[in-house]
Amino acid sequence: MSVVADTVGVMRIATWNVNSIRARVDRVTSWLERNDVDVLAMQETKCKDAQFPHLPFEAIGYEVAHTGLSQWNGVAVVSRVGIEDVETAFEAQPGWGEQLATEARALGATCGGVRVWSLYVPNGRTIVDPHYAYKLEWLAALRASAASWIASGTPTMLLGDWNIAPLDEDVWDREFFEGSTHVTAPEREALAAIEATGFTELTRSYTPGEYTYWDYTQLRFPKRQGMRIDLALGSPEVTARVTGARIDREERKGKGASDHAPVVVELADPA
DNA sequence: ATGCCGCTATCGTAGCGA
Repeated sequence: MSVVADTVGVMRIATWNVNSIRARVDRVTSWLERNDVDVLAMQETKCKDAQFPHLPFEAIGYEVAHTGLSQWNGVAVVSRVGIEDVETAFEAQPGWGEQLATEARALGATCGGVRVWSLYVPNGRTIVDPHYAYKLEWLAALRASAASWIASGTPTMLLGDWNIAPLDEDVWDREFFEGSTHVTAPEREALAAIEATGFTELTRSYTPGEYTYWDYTQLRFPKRQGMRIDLALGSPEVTARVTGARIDREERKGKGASDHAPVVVELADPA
């Protein structure tokens, strides 16, 4: 329940697709305080920079870095352990649309000595939609950056809504998703290629069988029909420090919930 | 087994993205 930063060696870093920060700012700030989280990477803020509610975060001791260009996408990092060297895209991040504009889907910031990337991977829509090819292109470009981040030796975390269910067990019914995005071999291989640069997924081993997302429709949440698509990847320097991880399913309940649950990773201080 | 979204454009409801 403490809102005071821990004095002994632990840092909590979380990722959460909030599905509009303006619709949910009270829920998000309340959750940060109750869970003693130091850094939160958010996706789908669904607002422009000027519309982002900075004050409620600053009032409880967090600095904000956000990029949002329209009512779509939008990613942020909020931190109470500092925010430095903010980037609002990764190197060679592909664009979308007739004008091929870079979308607000990636934000990097250094918080408490960790390079944190908040990532909102394109959904893909359907496998015959141009958005699916864009998704794969986006992931391939991210892989190139991931390799450079590994080579740098900087403690790095890739946090976000990946819109990929890595294993069949990460969807409530594999047959239901046959022929759909999120479960195809090219998507899973694109994620595996990023991991192959040297990143490790940090949450699965602590949250076996759990989901991070449940569609609002069809009573998917009470029926426990979800997906694991929100993931946290760590470079070796981060992976060595992980002491636990948690998916806060409780936060998916009730009026005004996002369709995604927050995912928390706990790190010990560097050795 | 905690029970059907949020945005914009426009002012009740359609279109879009997820």
